Amino acid sequence: MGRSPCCDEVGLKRGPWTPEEDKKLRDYVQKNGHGSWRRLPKLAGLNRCGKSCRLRWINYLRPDIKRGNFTEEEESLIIDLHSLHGNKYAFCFLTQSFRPCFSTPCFSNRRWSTIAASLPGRTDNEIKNYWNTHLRKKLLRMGIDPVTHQPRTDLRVLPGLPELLTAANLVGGFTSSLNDPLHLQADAAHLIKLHLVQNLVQVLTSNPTPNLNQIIGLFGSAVLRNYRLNDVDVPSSRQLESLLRHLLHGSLLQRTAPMASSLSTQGWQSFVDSLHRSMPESSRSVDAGDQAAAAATDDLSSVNEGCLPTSDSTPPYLSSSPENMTKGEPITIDGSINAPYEAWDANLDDLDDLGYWKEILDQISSWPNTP
DNA sequence: AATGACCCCAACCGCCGACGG
DNA sequence: TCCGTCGGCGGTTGGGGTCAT
Repeated sequence: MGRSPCCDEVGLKRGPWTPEEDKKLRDYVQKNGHGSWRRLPKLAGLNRCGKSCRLRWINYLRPDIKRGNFTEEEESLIIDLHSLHGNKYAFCFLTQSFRPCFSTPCFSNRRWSTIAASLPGRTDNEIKNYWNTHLRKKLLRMGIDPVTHQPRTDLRVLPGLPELLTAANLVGGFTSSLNDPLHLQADAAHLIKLHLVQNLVQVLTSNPTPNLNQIIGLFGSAVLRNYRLNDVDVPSSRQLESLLRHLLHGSLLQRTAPMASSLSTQGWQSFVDSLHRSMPESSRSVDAGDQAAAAATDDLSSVNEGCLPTSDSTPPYLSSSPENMTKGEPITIDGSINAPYEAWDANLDDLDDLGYWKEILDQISSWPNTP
């Protein structure tokens, strides 16, 4: 228990300042300087504690205070400086908790005042408030963790983490080690996302006639919820369709292939087989890559027959040969990627939340297969 | 128009380091 | 060296404003 606050003294006023009090404080400081804040209230004729006077002067009455919205330059400077000066607390992997970190120079315990020193006319309190109400959310929207300034990884849903990490260790190809917790965390998150996406593909392709309106509905509600959580403008149904197309055609398969290839040839073959089985008998061709693309295109033709408008753009096709695929070489997307899909790359990052993916998989898995 | 949810920010609280006796 | 005082900091709160229903 620290010492009792000075405002506990009987009879001292607290709460919002009146214009009369502001005038008394301003007049006194401009005439005499603040001197001892402890003694100032009595000398200035104020029924306030010294701390309250100091705060009012520094954060509001000081003549060089800059009012109004933060400019873009100020915003980026704050973000840069926040990244540079770090946080008072750092995550301790030993205790699995945030602990004060004073030993490393980059972790300043005077973060806001240091940042404020670089922004003339702005107070540490103002910058702190602006960070908490605007910039933190802005970074989250950009897929950046506001604490670490690294791309976001969300490890809330890790029921299978030990197995996945074991698998990652066995197949290799990941950059982390147990002595490198940051890389370990990023790799684990990446691995799990790939795993979830692969499951999604398998669920979708193993269903002979997936109900795509259901999928759109699910993607729609999940996307909306995700956007609300992250304070992002809700996308239109057309954008949702574009997102779904992107997921099915490009990003999803592109992200899944390296994961599948890193696991085993057998696993990859079963993935290709499941894609093959999902296609109508008549359209099965020799080229498995084309088959995969055709399967996805078939799905989307159903999408277009549904409630959403069609897209102007042609989806990209997979260019890998069946030999390459069965050998486990990554599938690549050919060079004809259209601008709308590239434009959605950033928005896909907004969905970089494993809880979001798992929720989709859980719900899709629970649907009864259509005969 | 009424009401509840949400947001923002001025102000407060509790702690810490510096400093002087 | 110890202890008390003070200034300063970051985290948190709560009340007013705004928006949605």
